[in-house]
Amino acid sequence: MVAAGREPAGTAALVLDVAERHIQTRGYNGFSYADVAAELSVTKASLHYHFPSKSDLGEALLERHATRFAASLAEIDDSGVDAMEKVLAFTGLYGAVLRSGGMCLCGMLAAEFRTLPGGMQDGVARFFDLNEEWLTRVLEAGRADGTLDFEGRARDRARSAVAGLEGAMLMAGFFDDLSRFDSVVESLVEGLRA
Amino acid sequence: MVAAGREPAGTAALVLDVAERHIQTRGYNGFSYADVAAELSVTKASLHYHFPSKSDLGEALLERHATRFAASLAEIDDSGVDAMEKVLAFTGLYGAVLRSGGMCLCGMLAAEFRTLPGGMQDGVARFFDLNEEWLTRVLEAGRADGTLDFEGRARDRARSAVAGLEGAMLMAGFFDDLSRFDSVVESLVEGLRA
DNA sequence: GTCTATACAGCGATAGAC
DNA sequence: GTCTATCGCTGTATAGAC
Repeated sequence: MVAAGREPAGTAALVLDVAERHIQTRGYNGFSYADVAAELSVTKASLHYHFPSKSDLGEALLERHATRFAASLAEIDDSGVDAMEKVLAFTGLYGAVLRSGGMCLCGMLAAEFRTLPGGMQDGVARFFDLNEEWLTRVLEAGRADGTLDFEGRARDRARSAVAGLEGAMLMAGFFDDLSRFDSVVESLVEGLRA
Repeated sequence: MVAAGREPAGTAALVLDVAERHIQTRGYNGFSYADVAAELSVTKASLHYHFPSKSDLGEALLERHATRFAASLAEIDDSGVDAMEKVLAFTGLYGAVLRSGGMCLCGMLAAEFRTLPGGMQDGVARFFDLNEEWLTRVLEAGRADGTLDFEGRARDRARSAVAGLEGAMLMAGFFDDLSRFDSVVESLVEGLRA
Protein backbone atom coordinates (compact mmCIF):
# COMPACT_ATOMS: atom_id res chain seq x y z
CA MET A 1 0.00 0.00 0.00
CA VAL A 2 0.91 3.60 -0.55
CA ALA A 3 1.72 5.75 2.45
CA ALA A 4 -0.54 8.80 2.64
CA GLY A 5 0.99 11.92 1.15
CA ARG A 6 3.82 10.01 -0.52
CA GLU A 7 4.31 9.05 -4.12
CA PRO A 8 4.23 5.32 -4.89
CA ALA A 9 7.68 3.82 -5.50
CA GLY A 10 8.98 0.67 -7.15
CA THR A 11 6.66 -1.32 -9.34
CA ALA A 12 3.62 0.76 -8.42
CA ALA A 13 5.38 3.86 -9.70
CA LEU A 14 6.33 2.11 -12.94
CA VAL A 15 2.73 1.08 -13.40
CA LEU A 16 1.60 4.67 -12.96
CA ASP A 17 4.24 5.84 -15.44
CA VAL A 18 3.07 3.45 -18.12
CA ALA A 19 -0.61 4.04 -17.44
CA GLU A 20 -0.07 7.79 -17.58
CA ARG A 21 1.50 7.60 -21.01
CA HIS A 22 -1.23 5.27 -22.24
CA ILE A 23 -3.99 7.61 -21.07
CA GLN A 24 -2.23 10.63 -22.59
CA THR A 25 -2.05 8.90 -25.96
CA ARG A 26 -5.03 6.53 -26.06
CA GLY A 27 -7.39 7.54 -23.28
CA TYR A 28 -8.63 5.70 -20.22
CA ASN A 29 -10.84 3.43 -22.32
CA GLY A 30 -8.06 2.88 -24.85
CA PHE A 31 -5.69 0.77 -22.75
CA SER A 32 -5.94 -2.33 -20.61
CA TYR A 33 -4.12 -4.03 -17.75
CA ALA A 34 -2.80 -6.43 -20.38
CA ASP A 35 -1.12 -3.55 -22.23
CA VAL A 36 0.59 -2.27 -19.11
CA ALA A 37 1.58 -5.76 -17.95
CA ALA A 38 3.16 -6.62 -21.31
CA GLU A 39 5.15 -3.41 -21.35
CA LEU A 40 6.53 -4.04 -17.86
CA SER A 41 6.96 -7.78 -18.45
CA VAL A 42 4.79 -8.70 -15.50
CA THR A 43 1.38 -10.36 -15.29
CA LYS A 44 -2.00 -8.71 -15.02
CA ALA A 45 -2.44 -10.30 -11.59
CA SER A 46 0.63 -8.47 -10.39
CA LEU A 47 -0.91 -5.15 -11.36
CA HIS A 48 -4.06 -6.00 -9.46
CA TYR A 49 -1.91 -6.47 -6.35
CA HIS A 50 -0.82 -2.82 -6.54
CA PHE A 51 -4.08 -1.39 -7.85
CA PRO A 52 -7.01 -3.75 -7.18
CA SER A 53 -9.24 -2.11 -9.77
CA LYS A 54 -8.61 0.04 -12.80
CA SER A 55 -10.35 2.95 -11.12
CA ASP A 56 -7.95 2.62 -8.16
CA LEU A 57 -5.13 2.95 -10.65
CA GLY A 58 -6.76 5.95 -12.27
CA GLU A 59 -7.38 7.71 -8.97
CA ALA A 60 -3.83 7.08 -7.74
CA LEU A 61 -2.52 8.48 -11.00
CA LEU A 62 -4.64 11.61 -10.68
CA GLU A 63 -3.45 12.08 -7.12
CA ARG A 64 0.20 11.83 -8.11
CA HIS A 65 -0.39 14.11 -11.06
CA ALA A 66 -2.07 16.77 -8.92
CA THR A 67 0.77 16.67 -6.40
CA ARG A 68 3.43 17.01 -9.06
CA PHE A 69 1.56 19.76 -10.87
CA ALA A 70 1.05 21.74 -7.67
CA ALA A 71 4.77 21.42 -7.00
CA SER A 72 5.55 22.77 -10.48
CA LEU A 73 3.29 25.74 -9.88
CA ALA A 74 4.91 26.40 -6.51
CA GLU A 75 8.29 26.33 -8.22
CA ILE A 76 7.11 28.98 -10.68
CA ASP A 77 5.82 31.08 -7.79
CA ASP A 78 9.16 30.82 -6.00
CA SER A 79 11.17 31.77 -9.07
CA GLY A 80 10.45 35.46 -8.50
CA VAL A 81 9.82 36.29 -12.18
CA ASP A 82 7.13 38.71 -13.32
CA ALA A 83 3.57 37.74 -14.17
CA MET A 84 4.13 37.39 -17.91
CA GLU A 85 7.07 35.06 -17.31
CA LYS A 86 4.90 33.03 -14.98
CA VAL A 87 2.24 32.70 -17.65
CA LEU A 88 4.87 31.56 -20.13
CA ALA A 89 6.25 29.05 -17.63
CA PHE A 90 2.69 27.81 -17.16
CA THR A 91 2.18 27.28 -20.88
CA GLY A 92 5.59 25.59 -20.85
CA LEU A 93 4.25 22.89 -18.52
CA TYR A 94 1.61 22.07 -21.12
CA GLY A 95 4.07 22.31 -23.96
CA ALA A 96 6.43 19.84 -22.29
CA VAL A 97 3.71 17.19 -22.15
CA LEU A 98 2.88 17.84 -25.78
CA ARG A 99 6.51 17.51 -26.83
CA SER A 100 6.72 14.24 -24.93
CA GLY A 101 4.10 12.98 -27.38
CA GLY A 102 0.83 13.08 -25.51
CA MET A 103 -2.34 15.00 -24.81
CA CYS A 104 -2.85 16.59 -21.40
CA LEU A 105 -3.78 13.78 -19.00
CA CYS A 106 -6.80 15.61 -17.63
CA GLY A 107 -7.81 16.99 -21.02
CA MET A 108 -8.05 13.45 -22.30
CA LEU A 109 -10.00 12.36 -19.23
CA ALA A 110 -12.29 15.38 -19.57
CA ALA A 111 -13.26 14.18 -23.04
CA GLU A 112 -14.14 10.75 -21.65
CA PHE A 113 -15.56 11.95 -18.36
CA ARG A 114 -19.02 10.42 -18.82
CA THR A 115 -17.46 6.96 -18.94
CA LEU A 116 -15.20 7.46 -15.90
CA PRO A 117 -15.74 6.22 -12.34
CA GLY A 118 -16.93 9.00 -10.04
CA GLY A 119 -13.70 9.29 -8.10
CA MET A 120 -11.79 10.00 -11.27
CA GLN A 121 -14.25 12.65 -12.41
CA ASP A 122 -13.65 14.50 -9.17
CA GLY A 123 -9.89 14.23 -9.61
CA VAL A 124 -10.09 15.76 -13.07
CA ALA A 125 -12.24 18.62 -11.82
CA ARG A 126 -9.79 19.32 -9.01
CA PHE A 127 -6.92 19.54 -11.49
CA PHE A 128 -8.69 22.16 -13.57
CA ASP A 129 -9.73 24.07 -10.47
CA LEU A 130 -6.10 24.15 -9.38
CA ASN A 131 -5.06 25.45 -12.79
CA GLU A 132 -7.70 28.16 -12.84
CA GLU A 133 -7.09 29.35 -9.31
CA TRP A 134 -3.36 29.60 -9.76
CA LEU A 135 -3.63 31.37 -13.10
CA THR A 136 -6.33 33.72 -11.83
CA ARG A 137 -4.04 34.80 -9.02
CA VAL A 138 -1.14 35.39 -11.41
CA LEU A 139 -3.32 37.43 -13.76
CA GLU A 140 -4.72 39.55 -10.97
CA ALA A 141 -1.27 40.22 -9.53
CA GLY A 142 0.07 41.10 -12.98
CA ARG A 143 -2.73 43.54 -13.63
CA ALA A 144 -2.34 45.07 -10.17
CA ASP A 145 1.36 45.78 -10.62
CA GLY A 146 0.95 46.89 -14.24
CA THR A 147 2.95 44.11 -15.89
CA LEU A 148 -0.18 42.71 -17.54
CA ASP A 149 -3.12 44.42 -19.22
CA PHE A 150 -6.44 42.85 -20.16
CA GLU A 151 -10.18 43.46 -20.06
CA GLY A 152 -12.74 41.64 -17.95
CA ARG A 153 -12.49 39.31 -14.98
CA ALA A 154 -9.20 37.53 -14.37
CA ARG A 155 -11.05 34.30 -13.70
CA ASP A 156 -12.72 34.36 -17.11
CA ARG A 157 -9.35 35.00 -18.72
CA ALA A 158 -7.83 32.11 -16.81
CA ARG A 159 -10.61 29.80 -17.90
CA SER A 160 -10.29 30.85 -21.52
CA ALA A 161 -6.55 30.37 -21.35
CA VAL A 162 -6.82 26.85 -19.96
CA ALA A 163 -9.45 25.97 -22.55
CA GLY A 164 -7.23 27.37 -25.28
CA LEU A 165 -4.26 25.35 -24.09
CA GLU A 166 -6.31 22.17 -23.94
CA GLY A 167 -7.63 22.71 -27.45
CA ALA A 168 -4.15 23.59 -28.66
CA MET A 169 -2.76 20.33 -27.30
CA LEU A 170 -5.62 18.41 -28.85
CA MET A 171 -5.06 19.85 -32.31
CA ALA A 172 -1.27 19.98 -32.20
CA GLY A 173 -1.17 16.37 -31.06
CA PHE A 174 -3.61 15.23 -33.69
CA PHE A 175 -1.74 16.92 -36.54
CA ASP A 176 1.66 16.24 -34.97
CA ASP A 177 2.42 19.93 -35.46
CA LEU A 178 3.87 21.83 -32.52
CA SER A 179 3.46 25.15 -34.31
CA ARG A 180 -0.29 24.89 -33.77
CA PHE A 181 0.36 24.92 -30.05
CA ASP A 182 2.79 27.81 -30.32
CA SER A 183 0.26 29.86 -32.28
CA VAL A 184 -2.26 29.61 -29.48
CA VAL A 185 0.32 30.50 -26.83
CA GLU A 186 1.31 33.47 -28.97
CA SER A 187 -2.21 34.84 -29.19
CA LEU A 188 -2.78 34.17 -25.49
CA VAL A 189 0.32 36.18 -24.61
CA GLU A 190 -0.61 39.00 -26.99
CA GLY A 191 -3.93 39.37 -25.25
CA LEU A 192 -2.21 39.98 -21.91
CA ARG A 193 0.63 42.31 -22.87
CA ALA A 194 0.75 45.63 -21.02
CA MET B 1 -26.41 -0.09 -49.16
CA VAL B 2 -26.10 3.64 -49.30
CA ALA B 3 -26.22 5.40 -52.65
CA ALA B 4 -23.10 7.44 -53.32
CA GLY B 5 -23.48 11.12 -52.47
CA ARG B 6 -26.71 10.56 -50.59
CA GLU B 7 -27.36 10.46 -46.89
CA PRO B 8 -28.45 7.10 -45.47
CA ALA B 9 -32.18 6.93 -44.73
CA GLY B 10 -34.39 4.71 -42.59
CA THR B 11 -32.76 2.49 -40.01
CA ALA B 12 -29.24 3.27 -41.20
CA ALA B 13 -29.88 6.96 -40.54
CA LEU B 14 -31.24 6.22 -37.07
CA VAL B 15 -28.16 4.15 -36.32
CA LEU B 16 -25.95 7.05 -37.35
CA ASP B 17 -27.98 9.44 -35.19
CA VAL B 18 -27.57 7.31 -32.10
CA ALA B 19 -23.91 6.56 -32.78
CA GLU B 20 -23.21 10.23 -33.31
CA ARG B 21 -24.66 11.17 -29.95
CA HIS B 22 -22.80 8.35 -28.24
CA ILE B 23 -19.46 9.42 -29.73
CA GLN B 24 -20.10 13.05 -28.81
CA THR B 25 -20.73 12.12 -25.20
CA ARG B 26 -18.70 8.96 -24.58
CA GLY B 27 -16.20 8.63 -27.42
CA TYR B 28 -15.72 5.98 -30.09
CA ASN B 29 -14.31 3.53 -27.55
CA GLY B 30 -17.03 4.36 -25.06
CA PHE B 31 -20.02 2.82 -26.80
CA SER B 32 -20.86 -0.54 -28.37
CA TYR B 33 -23.24 -2.01 -30.91
CA ALA B 34 -25.17 -3.35 -27.95
CA ASP B 35 -25.76 0.19 -26.68
CA VAL B 36 -27.07 1.37 -30.04
CA ALA B 37 -29.16 -1.75 -30.57
CA ALA B 38 -30.84 -1.43 -27.17
CA GLU B 39 -31.68 2.21 -27.78
CA LEU B 40 -33.28 1.44 -31.14
CA SER B 41 -34.91 -1.77 -29.92
CA VAL B 42 -33.26 -3.88 -32.59
CA THR B 43 -30.60 -6.58 -32.39
CA LYS B 44 -26.87 -6.18 -32.84
CA ALA B 45 -27.02 -8.41 -35.92
CA SER B 46 -29.37 -5.92 -37.51
CA LEU B 47 -26.82 -3.16 -37.10
CA HIS B 48 -24.16 -5.30 -38.73
CA TYR B 49 -26.43 -5.58 -41.77
CA HIS B 50 -26.29 -1.81 -42.28
CA PHE B 51 -22.69 -1.30 -41.12
CA PRO B 52 -20.70 -4.56 -41.27
CA SER B 53 -17.99 -3.31 -38.94
CA LYS B 54 -17.79 -0.56 -36.36
CA SER B 55 -15.25 1.28 -38.48
CA ASP B 56 -17.70 1.21 -41.41
CA LEU B 57 -20.19 2.88 -39.11
CA GLY B 58 -17.65 5.43 -38.00
CA GLU B 59 -16.58 6.27 -41.53
CA ALA B 60 -20.17 6.62 -42.74
CA LEU B 61 -20.86 8.93 -39.83
CA LEU B 62 -17.85 11.09 -40.63
CA GLU B 63 -18.93 11.31 -44.25
CA ARG B 64 -22.44 12.41 -43.35
CA HIS B 65 -21.06 14.86 -40.82
CA ALA B 66 -18.67 16.41 -43.35
CA THR B 67 -21.47 16.78 -45.89
CA ARG B 68 -23.79 18.43 -43.41
CA PHE B 69 -21.09 20.71 -42.06
CA ALA B 70 -20.06 21.81 -45.54
CA ALA B 71 -23.71 22.59 -46.25
CA SER B 72 -23.90 24.72 -43.09
CA LEU B 73 -20.81 26.65 -44.15
CA ALA B 74 -22.25 27.19 -47.62
CA GLU B 75 -25.41 28.51 -46.01
CA ILE B 76 -23.36 31.03 -44.04
CA ASP B 77 -21.55 32.06 -47.21
CA ASP B 78 -24.83 32.56 -49.02
CA SER B 79 -26.35 34.64 -46.24
CA GLY B 80 -24.47 37.74 -47.41
CA VAL B 81 -23.53 38.96 -43.93
CA ASP B 82 -20.15 40.55 -43.17
CA ALA B 83 -17.07 38.64 -42.06
CA MET B 84 -17.62 39.16 -38.33
CA GLU B 85 -21.16 37.85 -38.59
CA LYS B 86 -19.82 34.83 -40.47
CA VAL B 87 -17.34 34.14 -37.70
CA LEU B 88 -20.13 34.38 -35.15
CA ALA B 89 -22.31 32.05 -37.19
CA PHE B 90 -19.37 29.67 -37.33
CA THR B 91 -18.95 29.66 -33.56
CA GLY B 92 -22.70 29.18 -33.39
CA LEU B 93 -22.37 25.84 -35.16
CA TYR B 94 -20.07 24.67 -32.38
CA GLY B 95 -22.25 26.18 -29.71
CA ALA B 96 -25.31 24.37 -31.00
CA VAL B 97 -23.59 21.01 -30.58
CA LEU B 98 -22.49 21.96 -27.09
CA ARG B 99 -26.01 23.04 -26.11
CA SER B 100 -27.31 19.73 -27.41
CA GLY B 101 -25.19 18.14 -24.71
CA GLY B 102 -22.11 16.85 -26.48
CA MET B 103 -18.53 17.48 -27.40
CA CYS B 104 -17.63 18.19 -31.03
CA LEU B 105 -17.71 14.85 -32.86
CA CYS B 106 -14.31 15.33 -34.44
CA GLY B 107 -12.80 16.89 -31.34
CA MET B 108 -13.69 13.75 -29.43
CA LEU B 109 -12.29 11.56 -32.19
CA ALA B 110 -9.13 13.69 -32.33
CA ALA B 111 -8.50 12.88 -28.68
CA GLU B 112 -8.83 9.16 -29.40
CA PHE B 113 -7.19 9.22 -32.81
CA ARG B 114 -4.41 6.77 -31.97
CA THR B 115 -7.00 4.08 -31.29
CA LEU B 116 -9.06 4.74 -34.44
CA PRO B 117 -9.05 2.77 -37.71
CA GLY B 118 -7.08 4.57 -40.43
CA GLY B 119 -10.11 5.54 -42.49
CA MET B 120 -11.59 7.37 -39.56
CA GLN B 121 -8.37 9.26 -38.83
CA ASP B 122 -8.45 10.59 -42.36
CA GLY B 123 -12.06 11.63 -41.99
CA VAL B 124 -11.29 13.61 -38.85
CA ALA B 125 -8.37 15.36 -40.53
CA ARG B 126 -10.55 16.30 -43.49
CA PHE B 127 -13.11 17.87 -41.17
CA PHE B 128 -10.52 20.10 -39.53
CA ASP B 129 -9.01 20.99 -42.89
CA LEU B 130 -12.45 22.04 -44.09
CA ASN B 131 -12.91 24.19 -40.99
CA GLU B 132 -9.56 25.88 -41.34
CA GLU B 133 -9.84 26.55 -45.03
CA TRP B 134 -13.28 28.07 -44.75
CA LEU B 135 -12.36 30.21 -41.76
CA THR B 136 -9.08 31.30 -43.35
CA ARG B 137 -10.99 32.53 -46.38
CA VAL B 138 -13.46 34.45 -44.22
CA LEU B 139 -10.68 36.07 -42.19
CA GLU B 140 -8.75 37.09 -45.28
CA ALA B 141 -11.83 38.57 -46.91
CA GLY B 142 -12.73 40.42 -43.72
CA ARG B 143 -9.27 41.91 -43.42
CA ALA B 144 -9.23 42.85 -47.10
CA ASP B 145 -12.50 44.79 -46.90
CA GLY B 146 -11.66 46.32 -43.51
CA THR B 147 -14.40 44.68 -41.47
CA LEU B 148 -11.83 42.66 -39.50
CA ASP B 149 -8.45 43.60 -38.07
CA PHE B 150 -5.79 41.23 -36.76
CA GLU B 151 -2.04 40.57 -36.85
CA GLY B 152 -0.26 37.67 -38.54
CA ARG B 153 -1.35 35.06 -41.03
CA ALA B 154 -5.05 34.36 -41.43
CA ARG B 155 -4.35 30.63 -41.48
CA ASP B 156 -2.67 30.75 -38.08
CA ARG B 157 -5.60 32.73 -36.73
CA ALA B 158 -8.04 30.19 -38.12
CA ARG B 159 -6.10 27.33 -36.57
CA SER B 160 -5.97 29.06 -33.20
CA ALA B 161 -9.67 29.79 -33.40
CA VAL B 162 -10.59 26.18 -34.14
CA ALA B 163 -8.30 24.97 -31.35
CA GLY B 164 -9.88 27.47 -28.98
CA LEU B 165 -13.38 26.35 -29.88
CA GLU B 166 -12.46 22.70 -29.40
CA GLY B 167 -10.93 23.41 -26.02
CA ALA B 168 -13.90 25.55 -25.07
CA MET B 169 -16.31 22.73 -25.88
CA LEU B 170 -14.19 20.29 -23.93
CA MET B 171 -14.14 22.42 -20.80
CA ALA B 172 -17.68 23.75 -21.04
CA GLY B 173 -18.97 20.22 -21.53
CA PHE B 174 -16.97 18.84 -18.65
CA PHE B 175 -18.10 21.52 -16.21
CA ASP B 176 -21.57 21.72 -17.73
CA ASP B 177 -21.10 25.47 -17.92
CA LEU B 178 -21.94 27.19 -21.19
CA SER B 179 -20.42 30.46 -20.01
CA ARG B 180 -16.99 28.91 -20.39
CA PHE B 181 -17.69 28.50 -24.08
CA ASP B 182 -19.06 32.01 -24.38
CA SER B 183 -15.95 33.46 -22.75
CA VAL B 184 -13.73 31.89 -25.38
CA VAL B 185 -15.96 33.10 -28.22
CA GLU B 186 -15.88 36.54 -26.69
CA SER B 187 -12.08 36.74 -26.61
CA LEU B 188 -11.90 35.27 -30.10
CA VAL B 189 -14.20 37.98 -31.41
CA GLU B 190 -12.35 40.73 -29.55
CA GLY B 191 -9.13 39.71 -31.22
CA LEU B 192 -10.66 40.23 -34.66
CA ARG B 193 -12.56 43.48 -34.21
CA ALA B 194 -11.65 46.26 -36.61
C1' DG C 1 -34.25 -6.19 -43.24
C1' DT C 2 -34.54 -8.36 -38.91
C1' DC C 3 -34.20 -12.24 -36.15
C1' DT C 4 -31.86 -16.31 -33.06
C1' DA C 5 -27.89 -18.39 -32.04
C1' DT C 6 -23.23 -18.59 -31.63
C1' DA C 7 -18.16 -17.97 -32.23
C1' DC C 8 -14.16 -16.04 -30.36
C1' DA C 9 -11.15 -12.55 -28.45
C1' DG C 10 -10.41 -9.33 -24.96
C1' DC C 11 -11.68 -7.25 -20.71
C1' DG C 12 -11.39 -6.55 -15.43
C1' DA C 13 -10.94 -9.29 -11.63
C1' DT C 14 -9.99 -13.30 -8.16
C1' DA C 15 -7.98 -17.61 -5.85
C1' DG C 16 -4.28 -19.76 -4.31
C1' DA C 17 0.66 -21.52 -4.94
C1' DC C 18 5.33 -19.93 -4.48
C1' DG D 1 5.34 -9.33 -4.60
C1' DT D 2 4.77 -12.19 -8.49
C1' DC D 3 3.14 -16.16 -10.56
C1' DT D 4 -0.43 -19.72 -13.01
C1' DA D 5 -4.91 -20.57 -13.81
C1' DT D 6 -9.39 -19.38 -14.34
C1' DC D 7 -13.89 -16.97 -14.01
C1' DG D 8 -17.76 -14.19 -15.84
C1' DC D 9 -18.80 -10.66 -18.80
C1' DT D 10 -18.78 -7.81 -22.77
C1' DG D 11 -16.91 -6.73 -27.21
C1' DT D 12 -17.14 -7.25 -32.44
C1' DA D 13 -18.56 -10.18 -35.82
C1' DT D 14 -20.83 -14.16 -38.56
C1' DA D 15 -24.20 -17.96 -40.19
C1' DG D 16 -28.43 -19.02 -41.43
C1' DA D 17 -33.68 -18.98 -40.65
C1' DC D 18 -37.61 -16.08 -41.48
